[in-house]
Amino acid sequence: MPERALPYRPHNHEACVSQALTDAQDICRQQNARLTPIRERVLELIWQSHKPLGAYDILAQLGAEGHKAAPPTVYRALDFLLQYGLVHRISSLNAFIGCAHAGEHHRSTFLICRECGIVLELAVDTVTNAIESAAKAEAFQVEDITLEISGLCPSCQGSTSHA
Amino acid sequence: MPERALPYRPHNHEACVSQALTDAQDICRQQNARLTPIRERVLELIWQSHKPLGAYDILAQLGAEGHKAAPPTVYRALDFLLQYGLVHRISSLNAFIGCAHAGEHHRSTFLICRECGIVLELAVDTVTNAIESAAKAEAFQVEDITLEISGLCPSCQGSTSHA
DNA sequence: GCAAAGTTTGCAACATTATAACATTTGCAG
DNA sequence: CTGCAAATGTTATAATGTTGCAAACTTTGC
Ligand SMILES: [Zn+2]
Ligand SMILES: [Zn+2]
Ligand SMILES: [Zn+2]
Ligand SMILES: [Zn+2]
Repeated sequence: MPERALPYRPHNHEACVSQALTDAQDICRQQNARLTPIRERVLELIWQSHKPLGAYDILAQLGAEGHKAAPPTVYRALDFLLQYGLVHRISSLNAFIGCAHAGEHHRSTFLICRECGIVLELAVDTVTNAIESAAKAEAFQVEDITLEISGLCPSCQGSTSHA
Repeated sequence: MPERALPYRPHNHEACVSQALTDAQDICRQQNARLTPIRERVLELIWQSHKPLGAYDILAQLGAEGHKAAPPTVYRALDFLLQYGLVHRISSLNAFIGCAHAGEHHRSTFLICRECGIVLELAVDTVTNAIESAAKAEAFQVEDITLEISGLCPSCQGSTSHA
């Protein structure tokens, strides 16, 4: 599989988007799920940057491009995309971001820069294993892990707003 | 320090509450912070169980006991309690829970039972270290960690609603 | 004690995020 | 074509969280 570019520095982001869209099409075809125009457009809007997008931001952008939609339209598209692992919800921000490992079974860690807003999704086994074993030690049966780390990305360190 | 009882099984919960309140008083005295009646009452309400409580639940309970408060009253009390590490916010539930390690510098892991709602707060170094080193590998400067694990607690496993 | 200053609370309005309920349309199988 | 299920449209509403300003209370300096 191709190495993914780090989101912090300039990169061919068109490639990120088109890769995400073709992956989504493949995944949906394999699962007999319908990636309808709205769903695909919402996914594309989410992928327009590596920053999480709120449901109402999506709504506004759909509106700006003529498709006047109501909240349920967006939330239903998001539910679909979440269900098929094409996007993730960032609980600490009430926002959504494209999954960088769609199709792969994984547990995600999100590194969220509080300065520039960019989110990097990792799937690190050492972290997952430590969590699973801590849960196991308490006889707790893990179903879902929310791991969101807030701080400063490499690009934003040192440039702490004394411009 | 006294061992804390596990919240899943019956225990002297009065002791949990009174310990939390006296800890809070000590911490606030040491930091010259004012644990006003409202703030203390909100803390006590949050500690009434080991299940996270929503801001509007707190609001309703205050209302039920005669103190008709508006949302800012509750949110300000919560901000105060968060600031002094007396409660934690559970992002995945939009709710708040008493800190089981108040006064100790720690990073928390929350085990959240989807069946009974009880939350166990852990402070496990192996988890924290794995997270910190994963972040370090990406040159990311960690400020805050949100780690919320949803699943089934020991008491709720096996009793999966085929009653 | 007393006034000034700072902190906390009350209060009204509002902003943001998410869902419920029901009608309509679309895609597809028989 | 017909009928069903899935998807979308539409309206209203619920749930969560914030802003701004005024009043009350506490502390501090004198
Ligand atoms: Zn990109
Ligand atoms: Zn950044
Ligand atoms: Zn208890
Ligand atoms: Zn349980």
